[in-house]
Amino acid sequence: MTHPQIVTEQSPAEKSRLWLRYLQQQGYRITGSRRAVVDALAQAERSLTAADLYEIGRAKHKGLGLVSVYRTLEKLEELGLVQRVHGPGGCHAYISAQDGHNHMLVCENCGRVEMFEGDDLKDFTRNLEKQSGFRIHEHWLQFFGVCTECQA
Amino acid sequence: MTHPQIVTEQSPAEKSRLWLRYLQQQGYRITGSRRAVVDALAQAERSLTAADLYEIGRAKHKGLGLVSVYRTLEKLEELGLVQRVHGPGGCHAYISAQDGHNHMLVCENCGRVEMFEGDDLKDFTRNLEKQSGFRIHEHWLQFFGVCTECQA
DNA sequence: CATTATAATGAAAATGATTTTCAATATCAT
DNA sequence: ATGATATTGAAAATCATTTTCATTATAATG
Repeated sequence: MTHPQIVTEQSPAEKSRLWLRYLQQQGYRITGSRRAVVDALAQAERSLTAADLYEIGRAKHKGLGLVSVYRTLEKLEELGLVQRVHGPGGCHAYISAQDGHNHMLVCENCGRVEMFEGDDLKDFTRNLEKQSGFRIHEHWLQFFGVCTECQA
Repeated sequence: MTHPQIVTEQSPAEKSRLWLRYLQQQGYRITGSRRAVVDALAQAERSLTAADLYEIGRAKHKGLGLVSVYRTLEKLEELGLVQRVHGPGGCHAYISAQDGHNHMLVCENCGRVEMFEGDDLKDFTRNLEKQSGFRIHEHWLQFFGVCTECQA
């Protein structure tokens, strides 16, 4: 097991621009609704539910419907730009995904998410496959706790 | 990281008996509905949803209601006897929990769950705390794949 | 720039999982 | 056996999500 390395991201504005361009490249149209949802997700420091995004997105695009939030999330998830956050407190929130293989550290209080990499589970996985007979495709490594702000 | 060790369990009958006794010790009454749900969970080789338990439990206790399934699951989860299985395919299934700190290997096809221990993430956790400032309470380590039966 | 095919929209209704309410019933201490 | 009350199932309510559908907005084309 190597040391964890916290992953840092590009700026929200840039992220938002890239995502919209990518959506367009994939044949999707850029609309006010999509822009609003993408911006909200790109700026978020914590994980957001569809309802959160609806509320935040409405500030930018008055007519935004909850249905479009779901539809945009669906597309962003398909394209690997966004991922669902699963935790003891629920599984209804989304956060922007990071490239490559990395994992999450989630604040149980405010939903803030840090991504990290540096887990090295190859040997462990191979042993587990041998012992269990399973063919392993994927793993999740997640930590839950309280972030610095919420500790105060 | 030490080697994974697959955890084996006591017999379904014994498990069921222990759980019911424990429920009673906690002040809960033993009823036909609870017995049916507990038996189904104790015998399960794979994770089961409330609807699964309703169907299976009805064979043992004709009048079983779905509501009682949910209420029993709630209590068993409180007491740490049962735990929810979270995965890419959903988070609606339950499996009997194992004592101590251990993790899951889940078949994406049939829902079969193997529990294992032997992860040693203490150092990794300490480093992650230092780097992030989070106070970490808990972690999940889960593997997903296809079990031997489903490979055939 | 105007036209147009059609992708995307929001509202309302539908769905699926879970929870609440409530009057009837079963459990267990006495 | 009795009685206090925990537990029940059915129906209704709730919450997250999806589907339907007629209308509107986007972007490719002339």
